[in-house]
Amino acid sequence: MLTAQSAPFALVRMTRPAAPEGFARTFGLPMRERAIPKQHDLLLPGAEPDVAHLLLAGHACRNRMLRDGRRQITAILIPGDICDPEAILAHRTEYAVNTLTRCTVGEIPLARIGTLDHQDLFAILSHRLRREEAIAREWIVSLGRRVGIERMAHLLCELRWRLAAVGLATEDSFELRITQSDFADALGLTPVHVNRVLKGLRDGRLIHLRGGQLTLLDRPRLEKLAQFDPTYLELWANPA
Amino acid sequence: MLTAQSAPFALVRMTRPAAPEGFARTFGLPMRERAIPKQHDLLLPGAEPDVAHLLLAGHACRNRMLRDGRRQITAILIPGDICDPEAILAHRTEYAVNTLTRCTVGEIPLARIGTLDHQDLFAILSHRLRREEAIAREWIVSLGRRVGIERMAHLLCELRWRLAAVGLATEDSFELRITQSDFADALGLTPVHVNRVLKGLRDGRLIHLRGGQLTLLDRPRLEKLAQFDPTYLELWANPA
DNA sequence: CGTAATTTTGACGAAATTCAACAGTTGTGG
DNA sequence: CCACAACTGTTGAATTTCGTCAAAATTACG
Repeated sequence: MLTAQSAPFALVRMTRPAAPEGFARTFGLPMRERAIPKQHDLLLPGAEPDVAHLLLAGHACRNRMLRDGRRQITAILIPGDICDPEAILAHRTEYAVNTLTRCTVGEIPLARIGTLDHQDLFAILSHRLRREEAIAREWIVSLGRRVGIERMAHLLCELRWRLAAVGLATEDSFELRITQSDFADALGLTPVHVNRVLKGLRDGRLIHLRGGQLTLLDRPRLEKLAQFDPTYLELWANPA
Repeated sequence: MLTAQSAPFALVRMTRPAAPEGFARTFGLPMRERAIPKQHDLLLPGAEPDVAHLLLAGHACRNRMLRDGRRQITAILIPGDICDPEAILAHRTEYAVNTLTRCTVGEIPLARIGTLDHQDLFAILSHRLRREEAIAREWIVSLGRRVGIERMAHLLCELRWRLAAVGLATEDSFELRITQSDFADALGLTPVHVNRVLKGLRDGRLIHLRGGQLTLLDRPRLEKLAQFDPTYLELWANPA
């Protein structure tokens, strides 16, 4: 079996983007598909699910609410992502997972994952965890040191990159139906300010958004504004 | 051998705080101690070290610099933390590690770690990675949704909790020699604002800081201000 | 086609930054 | 031990970024 370390990821990515169901298929795991409406809970914090959720279509997020109602999205999930790697590691999740758009998820019984070769599972999971950690680190940098418009620019660059890696974005365009209010909760801004930031990007002829389709009109300039450095994503382009 | 899952962590923590060198000792790994001055590089991004660094004394951080000089600290490391778990997983680190104070680190040859039982290593590492991820998640929440004074309060609560778990803090006091400028880079603020935030906490009779010793004068009120919920730390108090 | 959700805009206020100056502390070599 | 330099902490004033409140315009959806 192909381990995470031996696959020529870069080449694979260029010639054949990983299918969203890659994880389940690689291991020959059974998977039950389920459709979930937008703005819906997929997992609650403290849940002890007996299935792992593989996102197959749509966008979802992990988030946390403060007692006074403030909400912060800690990760945006795209097709191919495992919503709850914690469920696999600890049979318990500490965060909530919500859908941001209509989604299709694949449910994989944890019992079946437990029968896999431990070393393979470790290779794959540590690969994915490392990538998620790199993304989280970059979010911390954004939230701490980038101003609103740079934050938004960076998130759009990141999403395009990740979506392209699974064949869901071209060089400069992808489907984006995330609400400005959800962007606000991801970027640590208010919905009103997100609106103004987007207007700033439009006025600067950097993006064009219509009908849920985002076009990056000048990706080099957008990446420069965001100080986007894809190194943190490139190193582990395609975990199984 | 005791695995991460089977140890009664809470009890262990109350009766015998984990020693900083726990990781190396648990596995009988050789370790070479080294003293590092404050504000010093321990690892550069893109390094491919042949040792893992276990922090034994002092405070360090992982951080990232933007091209224009802005700096964001993505993690604060305390005794007992492995500075570079990535080195163990991938023999390469993507981030810089600096000391914030004078430090003692233990260098553990990666070659020796590779000889360990994979399942044990997986249990320990996934445990630590999960805890770090939980801390990173909470930092994202802080940076995104807490105002300056709440951010500082939350970080102080987190540090006290983590330091207490390794026997380096009492119920309301611990040594703290981190610079206001470094706090700024951790909290996504300017040094000037950190100073004002600290003054706010002092004026509110919440903290007292002198001679590198921090006292939390009213921990319940501080935790309420920060909306500090230690759940994210409690669940995995003491990885080996 | 009508209702709800989302987006857009303006006016005003709060939080945080910038710039600048100064005080205090720490560390160093003489 | 002192003098000095470098770093760290403190404070004020002006400015920028972002939040809040409120309302209107547009879009999505049953």
